[in-house]
Formats: sequence, C-alpha cells, structure tokens
Amino acid sequence: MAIDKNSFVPPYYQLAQILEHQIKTGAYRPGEALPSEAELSEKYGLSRMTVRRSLSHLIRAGLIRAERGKGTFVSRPELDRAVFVMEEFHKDAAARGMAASSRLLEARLVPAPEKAAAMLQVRQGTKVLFVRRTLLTDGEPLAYDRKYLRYDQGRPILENELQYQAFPDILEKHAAALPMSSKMILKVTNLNEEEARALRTSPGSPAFLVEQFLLAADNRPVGWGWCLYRGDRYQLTSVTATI
Amino acid sequence: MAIDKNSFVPPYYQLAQILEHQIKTGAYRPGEALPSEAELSEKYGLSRMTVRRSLSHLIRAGLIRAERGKGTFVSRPELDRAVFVMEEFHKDAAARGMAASSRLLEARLVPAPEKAAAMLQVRQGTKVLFVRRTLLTDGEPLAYDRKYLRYDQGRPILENELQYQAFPDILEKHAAALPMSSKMILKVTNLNEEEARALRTSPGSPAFLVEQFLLAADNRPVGWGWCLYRGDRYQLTSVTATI
DNA sequence: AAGTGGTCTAGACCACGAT
DNA sequence: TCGTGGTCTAGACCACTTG
Repeated sequence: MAIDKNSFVPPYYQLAQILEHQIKTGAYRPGEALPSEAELSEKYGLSRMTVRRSLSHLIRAGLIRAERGKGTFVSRPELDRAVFVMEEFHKDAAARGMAASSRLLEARLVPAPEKAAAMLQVRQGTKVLFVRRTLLTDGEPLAYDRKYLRYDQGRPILENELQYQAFPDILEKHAAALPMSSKMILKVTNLNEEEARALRTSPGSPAFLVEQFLLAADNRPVGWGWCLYRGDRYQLTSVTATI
Repeated sequence: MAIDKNSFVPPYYQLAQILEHQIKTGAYRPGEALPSEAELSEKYGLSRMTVRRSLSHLIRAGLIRAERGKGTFVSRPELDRAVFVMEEFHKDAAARGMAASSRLLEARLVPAPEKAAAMLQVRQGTKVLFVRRTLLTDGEPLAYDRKYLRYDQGRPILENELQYQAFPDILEKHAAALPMSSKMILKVTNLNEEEARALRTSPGSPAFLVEQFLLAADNRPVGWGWCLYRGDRYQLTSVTATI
C-alpha cells in the first residue's frame, strides 16, 4: 500500500485510511504500537508533519492514542460507549425526509413562577416571556416545548413572528441578552393529561424529556424550558467517529 | 492581547483562546469574517501553520467555519443541538463517585429465537449465548441488560468470569468473532412486570431503552441486545465542544 | 490578478520515557 | 544518551472566489 500523490484524495487522508484499514483488519492489534512517526514518514515518503496529521485524525476518531516519549498505540474499542446527537428540530426532520412545522399554543408575558425565577435568576414575579408550542412532523405532533425567557421590555412580540420564524431569530430580536450557548439534560418521563393532549397521544405513555438552559455570553441564564418528545415517534442513533 | 512565547501554554492554544474570547464577547459577531490567516499570522507573530492550527480547533468546536477562497466566518450558535455521551457503565459510575457492580442473572447457551437469529444472521435455533445481568450503583439496580452473542464452541464459559470480569474481556475470550464496533439506538419505554422486578421498581415506570448491535471488523453482527436504564436514576447531560 | 483557505515540506527545538 | 511524540517555522504550490 502506498500513497498516490496524483490522487484527488490528499496524502494525509490516504495514510489515515491505510492505517485505519490495517487496524480494523488486525494488522495492528489493540495495545500494540504503530510504527513511529519517523518510520511512517520514511515508509510512505511523507514529511513528518503530514504523517502527524494522519495520526491526529485517528486519535480524534479514538482508534489510537499517542504517548509522548513512548509511541503511538492502538486503542481498545469502547463498545459500551455511545455518542448521541440531537439535531435542531427542522434540520432533523429534513434529514429524515419529513415535513417539519410548529404550532404556537401560547406566548405571553407572565410573572415568573418560583422555579422559573430561580432558573432565570430574576425576582419571583418579574415579567418573563412564556412560550408553549408543539413541533410537528408530517402534521403529527412530535414534541411539546415550553420555555421561560428573560424579556427585554419595549420590544413587543408579534404572534406572527413566533408562528413563522425560527426560534433563534426571535430570541435575537426580543430576548434581554442573546443566548450564546445551551445546556441540556435528557431524561425520561410518562406524559400527564395535559401533555398527552398537546401531543395527541395517551396519558402515561413514555416520552423523552429534554430540559434546556439557555445562557448568555457571560454565562448568565437567559432561558429555561423543557421539551417532551413522544417515545413512539422519536429515538436517537449513536454516531460513529469518522476519520 | 498578544502571544507569550515563554508560557507553558503553546502559542496555537493561546491564539485559539484569544479568538474564542473575542467571539464570545461579540468582537466578531455571527456571520462576520475573522481576519485572514495571513493577517493573524502577521498580527500575532506566528507562522501561518500555527495560526491554522488555532483555527482548526475553533472549527472543530463549531465556533467558526472556513470557506476556501472567501474567508473564515463566525458561526451562529446552534442552541437546539445537543450531544449526549453515554459512557461505559463502570467509568460513568466512577465519575459520579458511585460504587459500580454487576449481578449475573443468567448466562447460558440457548437456541436463537427468531428475532435474535435475524439480528445475528444465524439460522433460527442455532446455539447462541444469552446473558442477563443487572448493573448496580451503590447496591441499587440502575440497568437491566440482556444480550445475545454468537458463540464459539469449545471454549466453555465459567460463571465466575461473567460475574467478575469486564464484559469486553469475556467477549475477547469466548466470542466467535471479536466485536470491533457497536451501534446503539436510544429509545424510551415503560417497564413491564419482569423488567420492573429486575430493577426493583414499579411496572409502568419510564426507562431508557438502549438497543445495541455489536459488529465484527467485517461489519458482520456478533451480538445484539437491549439494556434498560431506570428513568429515576439515570439521565444524560449534553457535552460542550471544547477548544 | 489578487486574495483566500488547503496542503505539503525539511528542518528545528523541546519534553518525556527508557536505557 | 537516544528514541519518542509535541510544537513551530518559512517557505512553497494548489484550488477556489472575487473583482
């Protein structure tokens, strides 16, 4: 196996593929050392920097690990480790070839209830924006989303916006501070009466519960909410690291 | 802000931090272009390769994106996207400061039932290894795991091994083909009577269901199983991309 | 044609581990 | 001391976008 310098595939990527193949077919077994960077450089006629680039890819993919002063070793596959990616709703639906839409159920200023006030770090009773909506794929409810947002007074929200615009765009215009990052917690729950009605399914049926914390650039809380995904219509698939 | 070449923090990382800070504080806003690589190289007294290394980090973290011939631009934060990592059971428990243990309920050769035979691509009735066990943290059941594995005849399994050894080690010794990768599907369900008994909780209570497919190097199926995590004792937290 | 990012090189110095 | 990976440089050529 050699590097084809006339290929459209860059040499660093060719070498990464060669090594990946050799590892996957057992030419190098878990725990074993790969040839040193200098040896690979010599063998494949590439500069050490290019060899290192190939190795970086395999390291990021979790196939190998480098130890300074010792060498580069094949990792043991972590079979019981998995990475799940929850994509943004519209993007996810599009990827599955479904028509995504959302329905606004409620959007109004309310005095912050105790829990929301604590989460948003505002005094209880402070006016905050409360939004309820359902997310639908192919016209059928998939998720039921509820959020509290710190609200910038003086810029009224038009219902139209909430109905038709992407959520981030609305935040950009109306939130007190721009959310820059989001933290989520994934739990599981059984739907109560109200939630089941919103999702047009039966009470007690299992659902994913995604609690979301929206943070501003200074890490102060901007929004807090929770979104329920119907268990019979939603699942996550583990992603495989790619070289 | 400048690079301190005497610092223990390497220059490429210092520059990545500088740029990250500027982006997060709004010096460069979403959609805007960063200075070109040549300009950054000039401004910070670093070679272009080193500047590129800093930028690669920010690209991987999703903060910026590069467009050939055009420039490097600040990305819009993807607030509704999340990445959840399910760690290997023992590692996860250790990270949470809990004592992990597992209890073998059953491990025997059985004629493959229809579903398992299809999943393992063997003829129905072929002898396969069936394993049932519970995973416990601090002595309390957290998960209930059931697996079918293609079995290599002639190497008897000692119950001791299943009880006390890490699962991958057992596979390594006794499976027909070594699993090299794993694919998982994360669902949600309500526990039936048997499952609730195994998890010492009540039937109907919500749980995560993780279906697992173990694959050999040639991508042929080696194992298939499903693991239930008690909803009241397990949740996943989104991870943040780091530079 | 000029500017941008994408790739590659041949060398250098460093920190660390084994001997 | 020697071999290992970790970092950095100053240049080069390329493909692509824009004017």
